Amino acid sequence: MRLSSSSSSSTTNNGFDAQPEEGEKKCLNSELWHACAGPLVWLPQLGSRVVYFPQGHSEQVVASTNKEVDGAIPNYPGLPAQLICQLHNVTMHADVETDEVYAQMTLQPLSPQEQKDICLLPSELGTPSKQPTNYFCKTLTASDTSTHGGFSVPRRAAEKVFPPLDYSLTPPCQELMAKDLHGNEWKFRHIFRGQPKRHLLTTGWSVFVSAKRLVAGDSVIFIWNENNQLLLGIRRANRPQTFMPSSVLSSDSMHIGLLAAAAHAAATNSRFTIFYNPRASPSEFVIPLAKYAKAVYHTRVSVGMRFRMLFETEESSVRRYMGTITGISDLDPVRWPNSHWRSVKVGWDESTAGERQPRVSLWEIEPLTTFPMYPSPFSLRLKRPWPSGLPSYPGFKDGDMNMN
Amino acid sequence: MRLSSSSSSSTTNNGFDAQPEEGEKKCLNSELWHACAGPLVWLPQLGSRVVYFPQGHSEQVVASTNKEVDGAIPNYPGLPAQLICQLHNVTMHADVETDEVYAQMTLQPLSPQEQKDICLLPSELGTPSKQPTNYFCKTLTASDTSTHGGFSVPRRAAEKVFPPLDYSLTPPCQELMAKDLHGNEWKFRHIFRGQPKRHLLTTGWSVFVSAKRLVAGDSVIFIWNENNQLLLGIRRANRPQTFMPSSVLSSDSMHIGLLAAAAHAAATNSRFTIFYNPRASPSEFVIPLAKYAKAVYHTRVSVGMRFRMLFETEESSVRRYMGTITGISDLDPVRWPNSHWRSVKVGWDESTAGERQPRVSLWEIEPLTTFPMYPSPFSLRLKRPWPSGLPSYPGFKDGDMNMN
DNA sequence: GTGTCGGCCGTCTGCCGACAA
DNA sequence: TTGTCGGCAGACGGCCGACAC
Repeated sequence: MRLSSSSSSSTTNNGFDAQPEEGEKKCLNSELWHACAGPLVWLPQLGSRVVYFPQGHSEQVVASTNKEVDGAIPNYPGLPAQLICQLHNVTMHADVETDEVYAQMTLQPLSPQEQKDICLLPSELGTPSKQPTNYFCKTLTASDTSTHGGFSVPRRAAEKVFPPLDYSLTPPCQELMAKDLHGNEWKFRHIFRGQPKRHLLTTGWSVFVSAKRLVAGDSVIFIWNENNQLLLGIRRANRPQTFMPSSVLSSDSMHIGLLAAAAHAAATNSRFTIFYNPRASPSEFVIPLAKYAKAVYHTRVSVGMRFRMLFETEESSVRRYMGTITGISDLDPVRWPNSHWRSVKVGWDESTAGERQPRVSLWEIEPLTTFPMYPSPFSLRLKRPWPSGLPSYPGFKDGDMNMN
Repeated sequence: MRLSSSSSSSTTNNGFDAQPEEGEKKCLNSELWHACAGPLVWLPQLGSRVVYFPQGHSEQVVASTNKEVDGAIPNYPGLPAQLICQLHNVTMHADVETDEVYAQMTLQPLSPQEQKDICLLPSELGTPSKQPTNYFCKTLTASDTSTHGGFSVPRRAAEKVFPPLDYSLTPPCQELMAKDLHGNEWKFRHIFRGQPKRHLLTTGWSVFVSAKRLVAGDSVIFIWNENNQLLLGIRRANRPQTFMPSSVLSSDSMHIGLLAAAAHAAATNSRFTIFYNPRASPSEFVIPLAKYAKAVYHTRVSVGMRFRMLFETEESSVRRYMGTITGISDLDPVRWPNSHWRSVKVGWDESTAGERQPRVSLWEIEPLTTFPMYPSPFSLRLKRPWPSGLPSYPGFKDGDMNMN
C-alpha cells in the first residue's frame, strides 16, 4: 500500500499527472509542497554535493518522538559530525493521513579521493525554491471550522487568487475546484454576499474541514498557479505530536539506527536514505556544500558581532530578527567535538525572543559586518580545525566561487 | 505529551487508578490488554530470563512498515541470532489514536559469567496470561457501524457479560458504562426490544463508533471483570497499515537501529528497549528461556514428524491445526547461521492453509511424539551446535526442570 | 473588513418494529 | 437468532443577514 503521495524534484513536471500509472508514484505538486513547507525551506539540488549533520537529524527524531535521549547512545568513532555527500535522489512526500509534508533524500558520502577533488560549482550554493506568488495563507478561526457556517475569505486574498466573480449576478457566485497535495479535488461554492458584502466559501467547505480534521488554529493555503489551477494545502498548528510511531521502535533504537546507517554508509561509501520533515525539524540538517563552505570558511565571526536571521511569520512570509553573538563553542564537546552544528551562541534583541533558539549554525545567520566574498589566503586560515576524517580544503578554486 | 496509556505488569493493580498522579503513567487494565492482544499472547514474567531474536524483531518492523529490506543491511558479527537476556521491565501500552496494543520491554543481555551460571527456575517457563472468562468478541456488521442504527448484541453474549435486565420494565433497559484501554468511559443504553426481542445498544453507540473510527469488519470486546466493571476494547480488521511512521526514519535505518541497539547492548551487557506489537508481529520474538530450552534441547524433532500448533480464531478463541515437518534448516544461512528462528519447514494438513506460515520455530509447535521431559545424556546430544558466543549448557539442573 | 451570532429550513441521525435469512 | 430495511420524529448542519469590534 502506498502511504504517501510523492514526487521527484528531478522531474520538470509542473502539474499533476493526469493518469498516474499503476505502481508508479503519484506526482506531487512542487509549488504546493513548498508553500506548505514554508518560505525558508529549500531542498538541495539533485546531483549536488551537500553536508549532512547527524546531530541535526537526531534533533528531528527528538522533536518527532518527543522523547529525550538517555545517555546510552553509543559513540560512532568512525562517524564525523558532518558528512559531505552526493545527493542522488530527493523526493517530496505528504503523509496520507495528516498531509504533513516531508522529503526523502538518498545520500552517498564522498570517497576520500572525491573529497580531495572537491571543486565547487556555482549552482551548488543552492537556489531558493520558487515560492508561488499568487497565493494566500489564512489561519482558521472558530467560525471557519465550526459546523455552523462556512469559510470567510479575506477580501484581498479572494481578489488576488480566486478567479474574478461576475458581479452582475445576484448574488455573485461561482464554483471553485481545488487540488490538494495528493491530487484529490475539492469543490467549493464561492459566494459574495452579506451586509457588509464579503467573500465566503459555503457548500463543500465543511466536508473539507472534517475530512482533513482541521481545527481552529490550523492554516489553509490557496494557490493560483500559472496553469490556472487552484491548489489547496494545509498546515496544522503546532499541537503536540500525534503522528509518532511509538509502537514500532524505541526512540533510542531510532537514534542508534540513524547514526549506524550514516556510519555504515560513510565507512563503505554507500548510499543511505533519510527523511527530512521541514516543519517538525528544528533546523535543516542537509545543507548545500557551497553554502556550508561559504559560511564556515569565508565568513569570520566573533563574540559581540551583530547578525540577523530569517524567521517565518504566521502569515507564511518572512521577517528578520536581530541578535548578537555571545559565544562560539561545541554544542556537544564529548560526543561531537569540532562540530559546526549550532556552534554559535546568540542573544536576541527582542524580549519576546524566548522561543527563538539560543544556539544557531553559521550558515543560518547573516553577520552584519561582511568580509570579501572571494577567498584570500587570510580568510582561509581557519579558527577551528577542519573536522577529523575530512581532507583539508585544497581543491577550493577561486574561480568557481561565484556567490553573489 | 503522553502518547499512550500504559501499565507495568509488575504491579498487582487489578483495575484503574482512580486518580493517576500528574506526570505518572496512567494505569492500563491488564485483562483488557490481553483480551485485545489475543488468547495466544503471553508476556514474559518480570525479572525472568528470556531469549530475544533480532530476526523476529526485524520481521515486526517489516510488517509494520510494509517495506521489504534491501540487501544493504550490514552484518553485526558480534550479534548472535539469539540473546539470552534478563527482563528488567515490561509495560503494556495502547496507542492513543488507534487503541492498538503493544508492550515495551527492557532487556539486559546476560554477561558471560551469568550465562555460565544459568539455572532454570520452574517459574520461568512462562505462565499463560489469564484470559478473562466473562467476555465476548463480536465482529461489527454494516448495520452495527451505520449511522442508521445501533449495535445488535448477540443474545448469549448479552446474557453472559451484561448485568441482567429488569424484565418487568417495558421495554427492559438499563444504562451501561464501559471503560476502554485508556480509562475513558463510554455510556450506552442497553435495551431489549423488537419483534422478535433482541438486545441492542442504542444511545451512545454511534458516538463510540465515530470516536474510534470503527468500520464494518472491526471487532469489539466486552469484558465483565471480577470488580463488576465493564471493559471495552477494540480490534481493528487487518487493513493495510495506516500507523506507519514513514516520515520519521527510513525502514533501513530502523532495521539497522534495531540490530545496532541489540549489538551494543550485547557487547556492553547494558539494557536496551524494544516494542512488541502482538497483532502486527508475525511471531513472538521474546521467548521465556525455559520454554526455548525445553523446545530446543529437550524435544527431538525430525523430518516427517507430525505436530500441532495453536492458532487464534475469528471469535478470539483457540484452535489447533495439524501439520508435518518437511525440513529443518536455517532461515537465513548467510546472515543468521545456526539460528533456531523459524528453523522448521512445515506442511499443513488443511487445504485452506495458504495463509499459515511455511516456517515455524520449535517452541511454537507440539510434536505428537513426545520424549521424556527430564534430560538424559542422550537427549543432551544436540543435533545442532550451540550457537557461537553462547556457553554450553552445563548449568541445567535436573531438579529445576518441572515443566508439566 | 471580518468574526460571531440568531433565525430558519432541510437533511440526516437515530429509534422503532417488520421481515427475512 | 440477528442483519437489514422502511418509517418517522427530532437534532443538528448549514445558509442567510444582523451586528459589533
